[in-house]
Amino acid sequence: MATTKTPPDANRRSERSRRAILEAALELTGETGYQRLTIEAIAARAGVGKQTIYRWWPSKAAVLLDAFVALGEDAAEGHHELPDTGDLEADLKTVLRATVDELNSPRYDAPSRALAAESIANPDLCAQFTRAVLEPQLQLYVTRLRAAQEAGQADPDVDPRIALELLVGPLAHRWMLRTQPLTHAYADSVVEITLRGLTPR
Amino acid sequence: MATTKTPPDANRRSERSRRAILEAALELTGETGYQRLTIEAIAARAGVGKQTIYRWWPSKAAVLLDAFVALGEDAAEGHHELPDTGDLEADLKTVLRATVDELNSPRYDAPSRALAAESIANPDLCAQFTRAVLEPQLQLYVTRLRAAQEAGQADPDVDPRIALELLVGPLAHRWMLRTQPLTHAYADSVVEITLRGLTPR
Amino acid sequence: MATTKTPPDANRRSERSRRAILEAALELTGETGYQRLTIEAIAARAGVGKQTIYRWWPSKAAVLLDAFVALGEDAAEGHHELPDTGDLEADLKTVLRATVDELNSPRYDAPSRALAAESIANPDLCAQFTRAVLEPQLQLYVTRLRAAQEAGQADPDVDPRIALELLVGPLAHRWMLRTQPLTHAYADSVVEITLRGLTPR
Amino acid sequence: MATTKTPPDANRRSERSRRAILEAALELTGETGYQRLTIEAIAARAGVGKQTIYRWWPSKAAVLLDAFVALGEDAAEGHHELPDTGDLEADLKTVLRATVDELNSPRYDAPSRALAAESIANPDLCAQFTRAVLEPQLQLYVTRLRAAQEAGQADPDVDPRIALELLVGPLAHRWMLRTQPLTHAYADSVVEITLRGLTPR
DNA sequence: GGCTAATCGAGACGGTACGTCTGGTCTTTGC
DNA sequence: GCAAAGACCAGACGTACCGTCTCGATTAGCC
Repeated sequence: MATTKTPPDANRRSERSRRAILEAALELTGETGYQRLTIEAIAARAGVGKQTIYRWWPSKAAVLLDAFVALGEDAAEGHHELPDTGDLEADLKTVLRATVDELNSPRYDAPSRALAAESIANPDLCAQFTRAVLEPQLQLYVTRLRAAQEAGQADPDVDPRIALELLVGPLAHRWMLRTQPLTHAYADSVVEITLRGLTPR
Repeated sequence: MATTKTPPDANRRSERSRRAILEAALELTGETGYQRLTIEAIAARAGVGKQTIYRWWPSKAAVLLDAFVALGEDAAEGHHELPDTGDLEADLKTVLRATVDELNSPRYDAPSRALAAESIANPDLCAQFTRAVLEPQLQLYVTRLRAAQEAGQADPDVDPRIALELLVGPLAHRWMLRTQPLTHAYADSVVEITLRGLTPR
Repeated sequence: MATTKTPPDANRRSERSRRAILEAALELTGETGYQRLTIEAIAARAGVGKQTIYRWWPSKAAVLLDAFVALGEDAAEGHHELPDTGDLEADLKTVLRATVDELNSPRYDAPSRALAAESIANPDLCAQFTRAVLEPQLQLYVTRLRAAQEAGQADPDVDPRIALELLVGPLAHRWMLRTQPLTHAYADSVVEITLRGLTPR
Repeated sequence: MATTKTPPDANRRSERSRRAILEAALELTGETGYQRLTIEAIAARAGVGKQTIYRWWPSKAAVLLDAFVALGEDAAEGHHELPDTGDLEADLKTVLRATVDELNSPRYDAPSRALAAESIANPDLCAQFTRAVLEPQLQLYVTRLRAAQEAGQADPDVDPRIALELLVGPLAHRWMLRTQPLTHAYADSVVEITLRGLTPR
């Protein structure tokens, strides 16, 4: 009993429409916010029928996720690993400061918040988001931290997955709840305290 | 000539209706999730006119916030400070383990996620949420950490506001993005690493 | 089992409020039309609680009927019989021309139309309207026509109730459906043809 | 820059929905009366979205007018002229008796009263109603009366438009205000008196 | 001249329907 | 032979009024 509906033929898909939809989604998210973003508005802005969106994406969150991934790919351009100068503290500060800047940049803020909000409430989208965007980022930390452990600069008994969360968790917390301003100084403090906690015994 | 609309008279407010609304909001959030939660359904479940909700709350998120605050007040019952046995590590583990349990409990999970999701996208609600729910909790950490600093158990140069975020940020991160299971062991690890970072020099 | 609800004590009724309500009803009917007329607006305009209206009238139509009666009483001022100069045709033309003028006057038009519209759909109000406003007017015709019959100026075999409707029916028809302009010339024609039909045989 | 809102494409209109809406409107008007008739109830009964009604009609009165026109078209079936047996009086009695029967029939009574009531208060609808329903009927009288004038059976100086109103005006008056029962005998009397008034001089 | 009871202005309440908006599906049409 | 355009069913939105109710704060009228 698997009549799930004939899936569309991906070969015939219009690349022009796909791009227009993703671009429209990003623009409208920036202009009016995610809550007020509607599929109809995206279709109208992209000059596309609504069905063309429903055919290829299950929800407006999925559209935005794809749009965000595309945005990230444009920007990533080779940042496929964390810097490794040998000085872990300096490297982490560099990275976390860049993260702070990104979280503070309006270009990323609106879609990021939208996706984060959806992810909290929607486990499916959360899984996709994690897999497509977050996990690759986090793996970079794991790699760098493991290198540091091997170099004797960090306690090898500490799980890098946990260490990494001590670094990004506090930043995410401030960004999300706006309890305090998100600054380079804050990033530095987080790195310093965490690294003291990771000192080899 | 600035009064746009006479505000309702709070003295004549029906306590019965207020309670019924908050209760219905919590129930329905648990049953169908926040996205599918509608003002009409709350009104119907509470046996109340829609206008009675619109009269006193600006949005369904605000209703849920009040409901959550009420829920918290029932549960708090004197937990108005963190334990202080003299052993900071043990005390923090106790508290963070309790937090883990709470975040894993279905009773709190649905409304918490709803409010967190809304807060990310909606700064006004976020401010209210922070003031009413979060900040009082965080202040308890500040108090306990300062006591530890004065007792010479923690580095007095570290801002307690930052230290606290190293504790709760990672938990929030995991809860939010479901990257890994949220366990007592994880809470313990976070406490241990963070406290090593706070050791008096 | 006749506990129908204690009726209000008419002695203690506030004359000031009654007048204000009737006046407000007429004003608002003229300003926004009967459809958009609301009890709340009447109460607000009259500076009166809604209950004061509901206590004394069963519906907004009833309020307007009272208002219209009051309006008519001011204007009637002794027109309690039709003219009788001995010339039936001249007398009827005088009266029907006056009726035409009244139906064309904005002051009476709005409330008249409102009451007529309600009367068509609402038999109870219709009965009240007929009894209070219409029937007394029609009786004047009956009296005058009977006098003409006795004076040998009209066929005594014709029921005056029918004759009268041949006079006012066509005017009402034009007023109601706006098929043609309602003029003195039209009134004259109606009188002339009808009276020819009433000539004694 | 005058186009405020793209009008819907009439070619793509669903005939099935249109019919269902008109039928539901008639049924509900008969069941609960026009005042209690709601757009929501029509949509529900017709199995149709509310928007499908709002898309094609400006008001519930307009829906009912269309429904009434459709009803009339079904019933008309070739009655596109008045009978002409050569005996004007007999012919008019036949027609007016039929009109009396129609006005007394429950099937036509409820929607007729609704439309008449709306027409009194709403000039736009009145014009539509007159054009679509009333005027064609009245023209039949004009034609028949002119034939009688040419045959020397009626005074050629009397405007047929006025004569016709002497016939239908009184019936309308009684129907509307329920002052007396509306019977065949009444119709006969009206015809007799009016025709006496139209005797060629 | 105080007491009592009803009416008063005010407006919150449980409801119903409004007319609009959007979600997703289905149908038509034009390229 | 798609895909745009958009009509369709469905149902929530936030608003406006309905008619009922509960509040003090005036009034009456009876003792």
